Amino acid sequence: MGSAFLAVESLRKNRFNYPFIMSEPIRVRFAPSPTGFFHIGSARTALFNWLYARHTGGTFLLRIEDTDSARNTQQALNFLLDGMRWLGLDWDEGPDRGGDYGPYFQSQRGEIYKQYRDKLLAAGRACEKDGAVYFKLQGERKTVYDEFKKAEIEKVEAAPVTIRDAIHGDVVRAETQDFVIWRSNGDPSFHFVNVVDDIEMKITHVIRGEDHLSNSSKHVELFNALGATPPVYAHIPLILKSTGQGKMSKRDQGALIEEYQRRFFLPDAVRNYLCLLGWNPKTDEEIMPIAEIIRRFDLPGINKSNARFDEKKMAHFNTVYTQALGAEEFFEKGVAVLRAESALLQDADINYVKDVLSLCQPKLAGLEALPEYTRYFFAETYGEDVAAREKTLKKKGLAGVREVLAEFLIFADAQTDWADEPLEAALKIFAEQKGRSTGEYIHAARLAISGRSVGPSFYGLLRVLGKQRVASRINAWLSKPENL
RNA sequence: GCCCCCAUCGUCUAAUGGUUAGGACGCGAGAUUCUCAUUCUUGAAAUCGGAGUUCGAUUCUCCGUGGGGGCGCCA
Repeated sequence: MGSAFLAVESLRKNRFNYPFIMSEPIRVRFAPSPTGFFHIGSARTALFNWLYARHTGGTFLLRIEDTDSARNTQQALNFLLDGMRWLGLDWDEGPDRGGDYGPYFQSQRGEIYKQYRDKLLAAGRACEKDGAVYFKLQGERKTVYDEFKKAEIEKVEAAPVTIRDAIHGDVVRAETQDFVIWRSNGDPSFHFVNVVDDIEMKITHVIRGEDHLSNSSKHVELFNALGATPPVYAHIPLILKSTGQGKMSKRDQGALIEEYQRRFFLPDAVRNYLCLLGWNPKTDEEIMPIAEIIRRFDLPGINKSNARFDEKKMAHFNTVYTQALGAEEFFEKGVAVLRAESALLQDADINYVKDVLSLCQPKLAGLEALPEYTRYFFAETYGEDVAAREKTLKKKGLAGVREVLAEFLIFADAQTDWADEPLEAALKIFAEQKGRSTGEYIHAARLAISGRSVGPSFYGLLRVLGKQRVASRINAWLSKPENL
């Protein structure tokens, strides 16, 4: 029912209707160039393509634009594929999968490009100059001084072309200079292979960053010259730096997907956040399962204006997703994190680890914090936080704390039922008898047994650590030279 | 310099030719709790400016301003 309504709704709201395209099966592609790392902007572009394919039941293909032989590395490709998989962006055609329109590496498609190049050459729409092949614009030519290039160049008064864009509407723009489609080193250029492959791979919608919008007039020129119908474009807004000027670059804090992988962010959280940069589900809810996002996603719903990246909001999403993890799943992920950070002994008792993790999950902002947060559960030497010590000692001084701890030892020793509820009830009574608040015991004991002033529920902490260790840690604390 | 895109709280955004302009992050206050985190309640916070169209404009048009992008034998 909802989807039927949405379909009607999106038709009604779609200002730019291209019915002749709608009858074809939708094919979109993500076409990265593996020259560095997996940038968050690229990931968002991949995500939007993927969402659109999944929403429409179309095909999402991955094409590797590795024409610049000098810059592409296997390692960079691996970053990309890992990142895609991590985000759950599976492709229907592409590397490791094949498909009817391969190969999906541009470095393996040289013959196809040559054919298209020769076609343009033969038609007089391209010509050779200085060893490179240029696409020839049609129109009156004159040599003028260019203020930007600070040189005399030949400009062409070509007729403007229309870039049909599902987000921006029709954008009319004229190219003014011939441009290179084949470099003198023998490699075809980006603009050229991009268009040739989109023709060959029957791409119906090109969803890419708005930084390509101005280039799109070159592409439309090429489509026209090659006798092909240009695809529908969707130039999505750019992701801007969280502070300062300009779009996010790979050197910016938080710009690389690898960073979130390394910091144990939950991919679902990252993906959910990325969906909301330039698109929204038209509800007050922002956090929702990917299936729901797929159902709601559509091109006309994408925003026109650039979005500033907000790491805090993403961290919040990560917290919410971490909290929502089932106990079993949290345990699996938690153990993986602890192992990766060597925070877990090889022979750690599985039930003990389970107890620790389920105790800590409700308080944890994200898996990244887990090793530090649980350190004292897995090691007897865990250090004492300076600020925590000061905070605890400030009120009653060392002597006062020692007195409280001594009382607490008596309390602990007397407990027969070592579980959260009984401990809580008993401590309440004990404190009352002593004329103290439970907080006095809790603060002092927490410092002695964990070295912190913050942590999980105190009674759970006692339970998981066990009576013996609680007592021995407090005794150890009391006999430390600095605590005498 | 030329061309293109864009403009609602600090940020991400919703909505509308007539609304108390809504939500989220962040920030402030309060409550709860053993701490922290949560949770709950709550507060502050926006329609870039100027014309025009209109009974009425944040919404439509134009101009300005501001922001972003492009102008490679990079992609």
